[in-house]
Order: sequence, then structure tokens, then C-alpha cells
Amino acid sequence: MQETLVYGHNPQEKVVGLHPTEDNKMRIYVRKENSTENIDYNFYPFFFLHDLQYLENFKRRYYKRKLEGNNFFQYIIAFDKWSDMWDCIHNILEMYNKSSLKKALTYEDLPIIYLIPDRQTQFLIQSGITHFKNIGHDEIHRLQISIDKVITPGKKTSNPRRESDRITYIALTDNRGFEAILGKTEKSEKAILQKLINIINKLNPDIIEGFELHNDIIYYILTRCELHNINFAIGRDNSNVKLIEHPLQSRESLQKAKYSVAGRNLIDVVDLLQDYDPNRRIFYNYDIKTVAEHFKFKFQNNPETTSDAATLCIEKNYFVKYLCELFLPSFIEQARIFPLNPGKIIEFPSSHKIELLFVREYVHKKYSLPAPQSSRQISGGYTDLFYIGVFDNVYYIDIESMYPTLILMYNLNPSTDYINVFIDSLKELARLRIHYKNEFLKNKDKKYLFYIQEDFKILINTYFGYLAYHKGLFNDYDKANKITELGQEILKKIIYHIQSQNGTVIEVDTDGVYFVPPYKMESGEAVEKLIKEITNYLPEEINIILGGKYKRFLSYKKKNYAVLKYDDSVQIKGSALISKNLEKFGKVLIQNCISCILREEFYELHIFYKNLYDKIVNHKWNIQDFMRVETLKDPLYKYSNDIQRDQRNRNAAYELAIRSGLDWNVGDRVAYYVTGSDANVKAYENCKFAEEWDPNFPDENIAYYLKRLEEYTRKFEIYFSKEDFSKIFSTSEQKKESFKTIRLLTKKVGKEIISEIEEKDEPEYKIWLSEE
DNA sequence: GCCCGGAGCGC
DNA sequence: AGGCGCTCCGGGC
Repeated sequence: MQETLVYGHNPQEKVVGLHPTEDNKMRIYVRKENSTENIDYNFYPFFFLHDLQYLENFKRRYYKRKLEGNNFFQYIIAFDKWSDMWDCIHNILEMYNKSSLKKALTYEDLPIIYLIPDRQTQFLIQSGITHFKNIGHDEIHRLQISIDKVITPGKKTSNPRRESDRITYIALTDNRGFEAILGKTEKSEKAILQKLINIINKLNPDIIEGFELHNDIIYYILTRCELHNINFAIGRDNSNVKLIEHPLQSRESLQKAKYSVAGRNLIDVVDLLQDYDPNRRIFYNYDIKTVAEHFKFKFQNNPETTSDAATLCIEKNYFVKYLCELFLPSFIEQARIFPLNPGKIIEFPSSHKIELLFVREYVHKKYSLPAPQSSRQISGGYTDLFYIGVFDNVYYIDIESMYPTLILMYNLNPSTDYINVFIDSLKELARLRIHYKNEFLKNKDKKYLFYIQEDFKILINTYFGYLAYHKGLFNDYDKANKITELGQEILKKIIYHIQSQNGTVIEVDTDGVYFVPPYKMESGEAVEKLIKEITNYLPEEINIILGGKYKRFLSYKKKNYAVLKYDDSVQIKGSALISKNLEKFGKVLIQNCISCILREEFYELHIFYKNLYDKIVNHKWNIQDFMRVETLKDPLYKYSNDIQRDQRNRNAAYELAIRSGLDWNVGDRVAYYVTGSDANVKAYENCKFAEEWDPNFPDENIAYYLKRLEEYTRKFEIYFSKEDFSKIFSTSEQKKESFKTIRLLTKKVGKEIISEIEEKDEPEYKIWLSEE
């Protein structure tokens, strides 16, 4: 039962691609070793409808079905053709707008309709087919492609529309041992392109992989094909590569171009990396060299210096293959589950993915779909800080998958979910996550297993967020509130238990606790014992795990701390201590302060500070050290409008962008620095682009940057006595020996939580009382 | 000095 | 194109 709920009710195996053929047909491709077989399916486009009166004017043929249950969308309406469905939508739009005060522009504004706008997705939902059932990852045929281009001297990049630019080489590799470099024997660019099209069609790959595949490789090839009057026909039906239109695209969300190839899947490695990056925050930009360095992938030829462009192209393919073998398996596993093609699985937010799982089952079982509840605020996790200071021998424990566990424990499914898809699918995805996690623990060299379990973890964590998602069809704010409430209670119980055993709880957040074990329990086994005790004292479904143990722990504020690990590395958390848009000198200063405090290297810190101060005062630094980089979040016209209407404050990055008169897009980054001589200048009135800074005539605002320096160091005032602090952060020479007497301070903060918990069963527990 | 909203974090 | 909680910042008053 769960099996078909999660994997879809259609057992069709080895589907590797699909595309519509006619307005009412979908063709699927099924892998057979070195070939594919195609099967055509009838397809009836559909949407959900609240009320049949909206169909009164529609004269074409349609099929209606009254659905089970009392949810808002009572009917499913199906059509013979995709175009009929859209005609009907337009009809409904007209009718709706006649009677409604608020005009609907597109189907998205129609509250009486639920429509999935993509026909492949609709087909997969209707048929219960998913990709890659019962096919080994190696059986899927994957082609890698990269290109080398001429850059006209004096230009930064190659432009396919420029006469003097062109493709020089195209490298092709696959996961079955094929390798080719086009451009070595082919005389002309035209010949290269024709050969490329031939090879792709002959190899017949299921997936095409590349670095910047859409915006660079395909865009470039397509443009050159047009120039040479060649059809870039690599579709499984011999159709051309198509640009995917985004009809509903607003000016604010300028999406980059995406292409599609009939029956094949395009995988851009950069999309995979973007999925990998956000929590890790490693890449500012995705140039292949930076990425290769991060993954310690060695090119035989140095991309910077080699003149062998052809070989370099092949090596790029090896890297693409390497990255895909790391990250693609997760999406292949997900494509077995969700009614989406692999490309969409990478693109789509996880809330959307799990919702499609629900919708598929509701279509299959012919049940009415709910409309979203109107949004309202819910409570969140419990966060608290008990101590500020530096502590030795700190442990971190957390509750494994707390929210999903609570949902399953208390059966907290949305009240609108008649057929229990929410709980049932969560149960199965959670089981799969454990499965992949265990597989990884058994085969630690198979890193891709780690990424699969990580992505499944994200999926199961999405279930909680979905309940409070304003656009979620099955959202349920009461249930969401219940979950956070239960989570808060459990966390407080854990805190209480540790405190009552005379452990020192330092800081807690949502589902985890940093603490120093009781004095007598410093050995590892004793901590295990403590964890076991806490576990016994909680509901049996709740699993507490040791998340880490640390040599030293620096507690700063709620959600802001740093740890010194046993391998001597330092890890810093929290927006007050690390932030992307701090100036580099500030970042380095804070890192040094934390590292030196954790290691008690106070003299070294003093020297570092003195040198930095000296550098600032004497302009002995570089623009990279003090510029700030900000990302434009809004288009400039919106910023200007908002300023005019007094709806937002001025901002240096936007002011500079406007002043430059250049074209700026959302997502562009502006690097700037502050000028003038007063420390309290308004940045937006005294700023310049980073590239305007001239080291021979430095005009950065020294007073301003010294003020920032003091602000950063002041964060660490709390850890020292007044005298010690001013000794360390002093610009005059201090005696080295005098630093030996420096002692770090700790401070108890925050209120007691103990009194909030009634523990009648355990009256013998000692209670820590606040000193306040 | 206080208040506000946005950004950037943590979970 | 899940959620909330916390801190910092710049700017306006």
C-alpha cells in the first residue's frame, strides 16, 4: 500500500524519458540495454474544480467526475486535448471575472480551480508512472558534453552572435566508455555541429550532463546552429532543442533560459551544486575551477595555463561525470517517487514535491482535494541561553528528526486528509531515509548514499513546514502548532533532566542542547549513561543522539556560538559572528578573536589587533579587505519607487547601481566601500564602487573603518575584565608575560525553566536555582 | 534614544 | 514558491 503511494500505482519499469506526441498522447521511452522502446499512452488533461456552474458556457467535450469526500475541489474535469483544457480555463476566467470584484489574470488567480500547468507532470500523476523503476543507476545512459570557444581578443567572454567567435571543440563522453573530441578532424564549425547531432542521436542517451549546460553550452550551440542553418535536432522524435517558455514569468523573477529535448533529460551540474551549497555556503560563484578545488578534483592539465583546449574539454567532462555520480543518484531516487521529470525534481521546492505525492493519490482514489486554509502565525521552536562564556568538555545532544517523529507519534495529519496520504507517505519516506543512512554507514566510500539520505531528510522535514505553508492544499495550522508545542515540551524536559543531574546547560535550540556533563560524569560512558537515562524518561519513539563533543565551547548569544573540536578546528555559528556581507577584515578579526579566545592565545590576539589597526590607519590594505558586497534583491525601478513612496530606506548598493547608469539585474552583486572622513557618515551618501579604489590615492574613510573595528572587538568585551580587555585590544606595545594572568569570565544569564515543569514523579531531583 | 524592516543566520 | 526565532544593521524620527 505504502509502496504504490510513494512510487506511484503504475508498475511500468525502466522509464527513461517522455514527451507529448499529439495533443492527447504521451510517448514514454523504456530502456532496453543499448536501445529504447517507446510506448504511447492516451492522456486526458485535467484540473480540479470547485463548482460545475463554471462549465455552463463551455461547448467542447469534457468529462466530469464527482469526487468522494467534502473537500473544496469537488470535481475533476478531463479533456480530450491539452488545447481544449486551456480553452476551458479561458472560458472560466471570463465567467469568473464577470461576477468577481477582484479580476483574475491567469488560472493561478482562480481560487475555484486547481491546475497543474505542466503536461508531463499531469501525465505522470494521471498514469502513476515514474521514472527509473527497477533500473540500475549504471543502466541509465548518461552523456557529458563541454565546449571550447574562440574569444575575440579584448573581449571577456565568447559571444555566439559575434562573427569572429565560434566553437573550436566539443568533447563528448558517456558512462559506457565512449569518448570523442569534435574539432580535431572536422574542418569547419558546421561540420563539428553536424557530427555532434549525429553522435547524440546514435548514442541515444537518456541524460545529457554539462557545466552551465543551459545558459552556456546549449545556448551557444543552438545559436551557432541557427547561424549555419542547421537544426539542432537531438530529440528522440528528431525534434529540435526547444527553449522552455515561462509565460507567467514576472519581471521581478528573471529566470535564466532553460531548454528541453524531447524524451531526454538535461542535467546542469550547476543546478546540482546550488542544491548542495546553501547550507554549506561555499561558492560565491560557480566557476569550474573554484568548484574543482573544493572537491579536490585534480585536472591533469591546469585550466589556467594549458594550451591544449581539446584535452581540457575532455577533462571538464570527467569532472562533470564525477559531480553527477556524486549528486545525481539522489535525484534518480527521487524521480522514482515523484511525478516529475528529473530536471524538475532538481528545480522544485520540496513542499511542492510532497504535495504532488498527495495529489497523485487523490486523483487515483478519486477523492476531493482541499483548498489551503488562510494563513496565520504559528509558534516556533524553543530557544534559550543559560550561560555566556567559554566552557571545557561540552557535549551536544539532539532529538533525531524531532518534528517528523512527533507527527508520526501523535498521528498529526491534516484534518482535510481523508485517506491519510500525509502520514503514510511520511512514514515511508522516513523509512527510506533510514535505509539510505544505514547503507551509507555500511559503505562510507559511497558518498552519494550520504547525499541521498540528506535529501530524504530534507523531504521528511518539509512535512512540518508544509502544514504551515500558506499555499499548501493540505495546510493545517492547528496541527503545526501542536507539533511545535510538543517539541518545546520535550526539549524542556531534557533541559530539566540535565540540570537536575547537576549538568550545566549552556544553550538550547529547538531540538538540541549544548551542556557540560555533571562533574563526576566526565568520562564517555557516563555521558552515554546520562543520554540513556534521558531517553528512558521520554516517550519511547523519541530518540536522542550524541551530536558532538567539543574541547571548548564559546557561548555568545542565542543561536550564536563557536566550538573548538578535538581535531583542533574551530567552527563558528550565528549571524552575529559570521555573516556573508561583513567586510573581510571584520570576518578575519572575529575569526581570530574566537580562535584565540578558545585557545587562550591572548598575546597573539593582541599582536594581531595591533597590526590590523596599523594597517587601517596607514592604508596598508587592499580593497578586498574592506569592501562590502551586497546582492540586489529588487529591480532598480522598484527600489526607486519604494524610496519615492517612503516605503524603504536608501541603501548604498542600490544608490551606486542607479548612479552608474548601467543595466543591473536582480541577483547582481555590488561591491563598494565607504568614503569621507567622519565616522558617522551615511554610507549611501559616501560610497564608491570597489573598482574605483586606487591604492595610490586611497580615499576610504579611516574613521569609519576604525569605528567598525571597535564594534567588532566590542563583541568580545563580555569575556574579559575591563583591564584585560583593554590590554588585548590596545595599540601600544604590551609585555608578553602580562597576558599569562588573563582569565576568561563566564556569566549566568536567562531565567530558570525548571519552575515551569511539574515533575511530581521525581521529587528527589535537585534543582538549580537562579542567582537573581 | 527608540522603533522599524530587511538581511542573514540557526534550527 | 515550507516554518519561526534571534541578532545586527542602517535609516528615520
